[in-house]
Amino acid sequence: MELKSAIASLSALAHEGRLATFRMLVQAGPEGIAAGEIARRLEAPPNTLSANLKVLTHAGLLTSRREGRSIIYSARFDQMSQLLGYLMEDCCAGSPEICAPLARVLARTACCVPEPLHA
Amino acid sequence: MELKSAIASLSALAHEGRLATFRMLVQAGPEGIAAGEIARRLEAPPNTLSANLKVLTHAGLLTSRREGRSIIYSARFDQMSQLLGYLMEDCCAGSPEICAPLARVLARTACCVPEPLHA
DNA sequence: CGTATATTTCCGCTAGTTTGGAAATATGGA
DNA sequence: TCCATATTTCCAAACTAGCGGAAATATACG
Repeated sequence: MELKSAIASLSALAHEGRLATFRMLVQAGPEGIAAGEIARRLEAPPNTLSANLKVLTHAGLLTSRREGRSIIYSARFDQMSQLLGYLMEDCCAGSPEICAPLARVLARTACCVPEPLHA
Repeated sequence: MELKSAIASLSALAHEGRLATFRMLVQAGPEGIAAGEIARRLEAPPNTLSANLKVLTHAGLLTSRREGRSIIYSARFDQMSQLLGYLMEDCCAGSPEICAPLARVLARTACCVPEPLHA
């Protein structure tokens, strides 16, 4: 990931409605949620939500597929990983103990630490 | 971390000069870098940089201390951890394999995974 | 006290973003 | 074909952020 791409992702997320949308989709996993259902849950007007989904998609954070009359959106975890990696690249100037709180927080998002991947 | 706080951090980072500044400080570690030195490295005018440092600090991402005539800025890793945790909270709907790329990327930021903490 | 260095504040201008109503487009089913 | 549902596009007004020159503040040192 490079600067411009990271800026695009961060700008897209730096917005109340869009951040709520993205987190909802992160929690929904790869199955995703239909645009209309997202609008209903967030109580957002359809046009506003549509604009927000467009911004997030354009930033590479979401992907979508049509399913009947609905369009299903889901989070792109690969892109998200790139972004987090970019932010913390070469962190701490070789002082791992500084990162301890970070490691602890990430460990709480249970599925995102190397250990469970032994399978 | 809650929504408003996350928005503040993301907005602060969603800016070319500020993101470059923040990453420089992440890589510098807790020792930090003086404002003037940052301006010199980024070739940014002092007033512009000062405004950017103010935004990042107000968002809770930086802290500063005076040292003689200089003001030394450094990244707040605790706040950063909170932000990353907030973004990935309850992710993947119980499908750890989706997070595999994420774990791989984070593992590359060597100091930020639980394993090296065994010490 | 006076001068040099380091950083921040002030100010107005420009450019880009957010918003929602209404209309347009796309799909499914009778 | 015609209608209902689902989503997106268009548009203009209000808002917000970014920018840099110049002046102000703070510290250091002789």
